[in-house]
Amino acid sequence: MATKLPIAAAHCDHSPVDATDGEPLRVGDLAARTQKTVRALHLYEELGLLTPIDRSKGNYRLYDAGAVLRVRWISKLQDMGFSLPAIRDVLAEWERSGSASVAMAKIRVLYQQKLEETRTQMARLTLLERELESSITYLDTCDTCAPERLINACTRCDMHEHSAPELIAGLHAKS
Amino acid sequence: MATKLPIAAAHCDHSPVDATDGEPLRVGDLAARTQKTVRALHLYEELGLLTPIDRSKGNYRLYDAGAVLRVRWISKLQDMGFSLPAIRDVLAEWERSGSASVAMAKIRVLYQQKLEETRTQMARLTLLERELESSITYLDTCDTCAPERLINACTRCDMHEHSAPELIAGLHAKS
DNA sequence: TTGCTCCTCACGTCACGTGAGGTGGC
DNA sequence: TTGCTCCTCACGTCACGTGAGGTGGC
Repeated sequence: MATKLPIAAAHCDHSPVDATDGEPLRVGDLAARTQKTVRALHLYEELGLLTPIDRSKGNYRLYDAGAVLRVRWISKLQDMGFSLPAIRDVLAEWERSGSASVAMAKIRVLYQQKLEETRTQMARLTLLERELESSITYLDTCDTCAPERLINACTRCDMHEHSAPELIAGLHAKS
Repeated sequence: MATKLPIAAAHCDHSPVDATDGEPLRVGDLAARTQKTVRALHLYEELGLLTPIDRSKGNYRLYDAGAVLRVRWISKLQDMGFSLPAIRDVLAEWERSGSASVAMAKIRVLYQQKLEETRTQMARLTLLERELESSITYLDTCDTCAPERLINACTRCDMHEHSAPELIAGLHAKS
């Protein structure tokens, strides 16, 4: 399994995580601080990944600064390729281990494995990057092609030094 | 939009694409050659991305070697972050442009954009890689912790040189 | 009272997975 | 006849998106 990793979302705001000053956050605030939608946060709660510390009089969810850390942690685990149910399992097993050293050892194994997968994924992206580069180079030549030529003529084209890269050949292949 | 890119599947078999020798492929053969499931290939057909050249007497789908190229092309576009409907649109617009040079120019723009997104994604993965590395280093210290210590004690732990990385802190945050 | 944010259903989407029940080919 | 591969529905899953209709707070 696990031959795939998702791509990271943009958690690029490196705001100091909190600046909450003790005042509880509402779900919209938490969403803004974590680049998530309110719907996503509701879903995390449904799955047992996130719990508000309280509800306001008007039944609004209230969170503390720890919630920001928790949501960012969820995002990073997602980036590593964990599904939400899998994250739930990680959390449950971690909480079940009484001993801290045992619990942390389990996390270490998981993170080590995900580190390797992350490196594999980077290698794949490097390959994709090269394919894109060589395809763009290939397409530079097409710019000099006579405008009245139709795409059907491409198969008989001899303007290129090399044969078409797969990212180009796939366009011409049967649909 | 497009702040996300998916992770590449394992299209690692660099078999010479075809070796079909003119004999048509059945859907299972095509699936094997492209690392896709039969279900996925049926879906691509439903969405108009892939069409068998023919059907056998027993109503089996029959493909030629071009189908392998097409499916690999689809996979790579998915890796670049295109959804299947988006791929359909790419294909449709490409086929609509009569002029080859115009059609290719459009593809060039798309690929250029995806190249940049791919590089952004690689930068993100590099960050994730570093976070994983420092988390693993952090967890090395936990290995020396007394086994009878419980995870609740972690918040009072002073064994580490630096404060806990986010990948660790998120575990302790409110759930 | 007017906005704004929040609430809870609940159905839609995307890329498949996973049978269910049936037929063709060696 | 026995396997194996294929066929067409059709419902399930995962991580949300997107209203629908209603309430709280300044």
